[in-house]
Amino acid sequence: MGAIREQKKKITKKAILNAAIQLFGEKGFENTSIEQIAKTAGVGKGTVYSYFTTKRDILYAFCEGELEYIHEQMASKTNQNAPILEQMLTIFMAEFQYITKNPEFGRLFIREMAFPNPTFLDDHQDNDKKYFEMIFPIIIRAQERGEIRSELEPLHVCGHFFALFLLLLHANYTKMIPFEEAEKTLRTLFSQVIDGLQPAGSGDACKGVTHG
Amino acid sequence: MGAIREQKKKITKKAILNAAIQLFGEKGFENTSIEQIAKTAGVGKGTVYSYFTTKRDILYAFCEGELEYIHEQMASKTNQNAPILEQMLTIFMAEFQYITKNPEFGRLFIREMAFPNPTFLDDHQDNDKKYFEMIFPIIIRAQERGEIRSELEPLHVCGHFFALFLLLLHANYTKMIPFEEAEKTLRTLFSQVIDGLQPAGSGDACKGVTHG
DNA sequence: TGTAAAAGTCGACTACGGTCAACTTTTACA
DNA sequence: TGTAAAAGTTGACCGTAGTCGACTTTTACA
Repeated sequence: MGAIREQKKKITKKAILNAAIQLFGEKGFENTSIEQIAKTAGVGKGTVYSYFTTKRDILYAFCEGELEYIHEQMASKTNQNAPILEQMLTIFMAEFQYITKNPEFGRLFIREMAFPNPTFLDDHQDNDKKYFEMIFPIIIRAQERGEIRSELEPLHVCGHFFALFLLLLHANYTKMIPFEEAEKTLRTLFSQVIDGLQPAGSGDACKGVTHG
Repeated sequence: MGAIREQKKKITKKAILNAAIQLFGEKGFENTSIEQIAKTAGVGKGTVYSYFTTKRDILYAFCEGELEYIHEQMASKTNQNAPILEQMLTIFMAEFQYITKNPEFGRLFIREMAFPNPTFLDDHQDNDKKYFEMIFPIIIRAQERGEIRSELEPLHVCGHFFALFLLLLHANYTKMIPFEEAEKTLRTLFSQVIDGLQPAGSGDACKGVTHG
């Protein structure tokens, strides 16, 4: 029933991925050739292309797997009744740490994730769906607790946080803010936006408290 | 005094840029080779590389020039006393229209602009500076008029708008929202964030008005 | 104006990403 | 078990981005 084939394919794919990760780590993405990956994995160049459509796809496959793992970790560890600010900070800072751990990887990955090539749109739709499944419950619970106005679209609320996450990465890659200030900055921006989303009369803004 | 040389260089650079724009427009960025650009411009391949460091750099040089022009247009046309919401919408929607006019160009450009390659960081610092010079006065005037709390860092306020602009492009490139709804969506998100930034007691949030 | 050096031009060359038709292995089934 | 077809593998091959050293033009200055 094709069991041998399945087994072999898994092993080969893993071997290629491992070889790629190792070489990318050693020499960087741009300085690693497909032929080197193939040789290291003990297969022919053509075989690499029967498992991955492009060189970037190899990188992307790895990153996606890792991110999914991180998301699961976060989702299970986060205190579901903590303020939305803390929950969002935990999730997005974990993702930020992961992406910037290897700046070169991270840049390519976030470029592809934020502004994808139409060819890979389908992959992203899957990815985005998992993303929403993690974020939406947090927003809905915050709405139930009265932290966020309940008539707001969860999609829009989610958008605000994701937007600031993109901004943080932009600020990081343009060296506009030093790495160490990332969390502090994100906290400030998240607080400010939550002020605009909370119910009438309950916000810092309405008490005239500063955020800077 | 090297006048002939200067003149020739300008002409050659312009010729290469024109050839590139023409070919990119006709056949797309990926399907245009440097050799074709060189031939069309009437120079050798090596000459192209003495004016531009990479193929993408040619595209980028063009986009930057265009954007600068658009920014100037916007800055001069905008009503300086309109609500900050309207001024920001005008500027960012103009930029959005320009970037998405040619989706392929736009994707490469925004990728490079948002998450730049460290090699080109210097170019971006220039670009960002011009950007701030356009946005900051609008924010400061809004603070003076009492639309935005005056103790907030203009840089942070600017960040909120730019973040939502990046989000809009993301939503557009992932086909999350149809092109026609771009402006409506950006208006909603901008309004929501301004609520969180305005002085105590003056905001929609404090009056319990919806935004969705 | 003659000339040496600096600036600019050039296309053959290198290395790489991605393709493809020939070849090998595995499967399904008589 | 024998065999034909399906699935998987391979490296020679193609086109192109980017390099480099030989060549041409311009400049500075005697």
